[in-house]
Order: sequence, then structure tokens, then C-alpha cells
Amino acid sequence: MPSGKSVTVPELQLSEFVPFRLNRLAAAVSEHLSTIYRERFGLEIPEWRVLVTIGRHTGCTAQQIVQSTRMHKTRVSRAVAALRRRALLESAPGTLDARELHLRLTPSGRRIYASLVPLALARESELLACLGAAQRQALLRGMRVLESSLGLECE
Amino acid sequence: MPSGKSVTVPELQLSEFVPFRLNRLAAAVSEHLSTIYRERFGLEIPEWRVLVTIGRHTGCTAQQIVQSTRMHKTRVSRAVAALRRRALLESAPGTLDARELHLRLTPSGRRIYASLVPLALARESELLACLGAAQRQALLRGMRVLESSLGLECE
DNA sequence: AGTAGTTAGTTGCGCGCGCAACTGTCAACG
DNA sequence: CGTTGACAGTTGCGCGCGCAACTAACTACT
Repeated sequence: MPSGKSVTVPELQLSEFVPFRLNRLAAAVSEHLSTIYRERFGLEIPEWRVLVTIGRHTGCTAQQIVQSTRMHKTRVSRAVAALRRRALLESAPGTLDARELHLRLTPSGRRIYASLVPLALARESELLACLGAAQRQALLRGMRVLESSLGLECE
Repeated sequence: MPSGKSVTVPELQLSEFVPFRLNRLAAAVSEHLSTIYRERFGLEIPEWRVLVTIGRHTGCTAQQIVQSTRMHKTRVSRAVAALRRRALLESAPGTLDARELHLRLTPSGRRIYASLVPLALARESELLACLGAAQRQALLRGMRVLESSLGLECE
């Protein structure tokens, strides 16, 4: 007969728990990055994502932004509205389908895009600079596998 | 004299941009994990984190939870209040310092803790199961380096 | 053509978050 | 002691988010 002592409950240390660590890491990176587009250009994350997506895919629709960023459609809608208020993008109803709005940057929107992208890419490089080349490759490959396993593939 | 063509603006593909990928990955993992503690136990993420932390460190204070989880103190305060409402934890003012509240799980809180932790650890294993042992090690090591570089060390 | 079902995008609503201000307690210093 | 400043924790407030419901436009089927 076993002793009266209760079974050992496995311990969970939050700071070693991968889901928690991912959240914390993502939050810290976002925080670090947000100074670029928030303080210097008054953009929030959703607006920044929309701006970048339209910058690459001129004339794309809100629906395409939803698919490529996996943001909720209301979030996209509000980010587009905010950018339109600031005259950083224009929209025109599609000729074939009048429901969809084709979006493109205005000159001032494109100006911000052009000055923001190099800064963002530089920040990304700084972030990864603490890793050796092989380590960086391994990390990115691991992330890719996780993304694929979770069905996060895009485009 | 260079041609009149404007300099090529470097392109940024969001789905290749590490900060975006980290956010998306963390959100997907949280979503995947949340079914455990939300649907089955009616807990939200902050409550789950507090529960786990107190489960490991009986008698700890809110301040210690803030430090070890890096959550905002108001978020901790509200999570503690929610758990107390459900009688999953008790609090007692410190004998040495009456400002701090020492927190510990009630029997029913400990029961939930004991059934939740193995499920969460299993989910973490499932998540990482798509990676080979070496790949997993490399990913975790890379994350550790990033965390350290961003000052996210705990305990 | 007319109707039903679907899709693109917007909006009202409730909620959880972080900020700032607050209460209560402790420590330091004259 | 009394006062001043720091600290633990709570609360009022504004805001951005996602859900659900909505409008408008397209498609399909009879």
C-alpha cells in the first residue's frame, strides 16, 4: 500500500513556459519597435501594418489585408479610416465589384512609408544582432516550423 | 550624373518581418492554449498566470507576481480580485509589512491548479512536437538570447 | 426579373487594458 | 514624535479590441 503522501503535482515555472515566453518576447519587441512609428509618426500598430501592406501591394483591398496580416476585419477597417482621415491613403470602389475598396497611398503616405521601412528593417537587424548567423538561421527555421504547424502560412 | 529615377525603396514583407511574426505566433499559441483554462475552467490569461505563480510560490505577494510575470500591477490586482471572488485564493496582510497581501490558494484553487498544470505542460509538448530535438534546443536557445538581450530575465 | 444566400466593409456595444490618481502603510530624518 | 517621501495595492477613466448585427452589393437559381 502506498504512503498517504499525495502524488507530486508537476510544477510549472511560468518563466520557462514557452507560450508565456513567446507572449512576453513579442510584447517586448513590439514595445521596442513602436517608438519608431508611434512617437515619430503618430501611427499605431494596426495602422503601421496596413500602411506597409498597401505600400507593397498598391490597390489591394481590405480583405487582402485581412488575409495577409491575419488582423480582424474591424481592426483593419478602423486603421484604414484613421489613415484616410490623415490623408495618408485614398480608396476607390472597385470597378468590377463595387463592394470592395481599392486602397493606395497618397504622396504623403508614400513619403512616410519610404522613411519608415528602412528604420523598421534596421530595428529588426538590431534585434537579431545578438545572435550569430547560424543561431539566427536556426531560430527563424524553428519559428517557420511552428508557424506551419499552426497553420499560419501567408501568401 | 545619376539618372532621374528615384532610389529604390527597400521593400518590407510583413509576413517575413520578425516582430510581426513573433506577435502572430504568440497570439496563435495563446489562442490554442486558452481553450484549456477558458472553456474548461472559466479562467482568463491573467488569472491563469496568477494562479500558476501562487501555486508555485505559496504566500507570495502581488508585487512578486508583477516581477515574475512582468504583468502590469493593475492587471495583477484585478486577476487576484477575480480569483478571490471565486474563492480560489485567499489573502492575508503581511505581519511585518501590512501593505503587502500574502496570497495562497484555497483547496479548490489548488485542485484547479493540480488539474490544469499537467494539461498546460502537455499542450506545450504538443506545440513543440513538430520540432526535432536539436531544432527545439536551437529555438529555445535563440529565444533565450533574445530575452536576455531585451532585459527579460526573471528570477 | 425576382428572390435567397453570400460577401465586403462599417458600426454599436461591452470589456479588459494601461495610465494616472488615490488610500493606506512603512522608513528616514530632524 | 511629526513630517516627508517611498512603496503596495486599488480604482476611475478613456481607449482600442472583438463580437454581433447591420448595410450595400454581388451571385445563383428558378
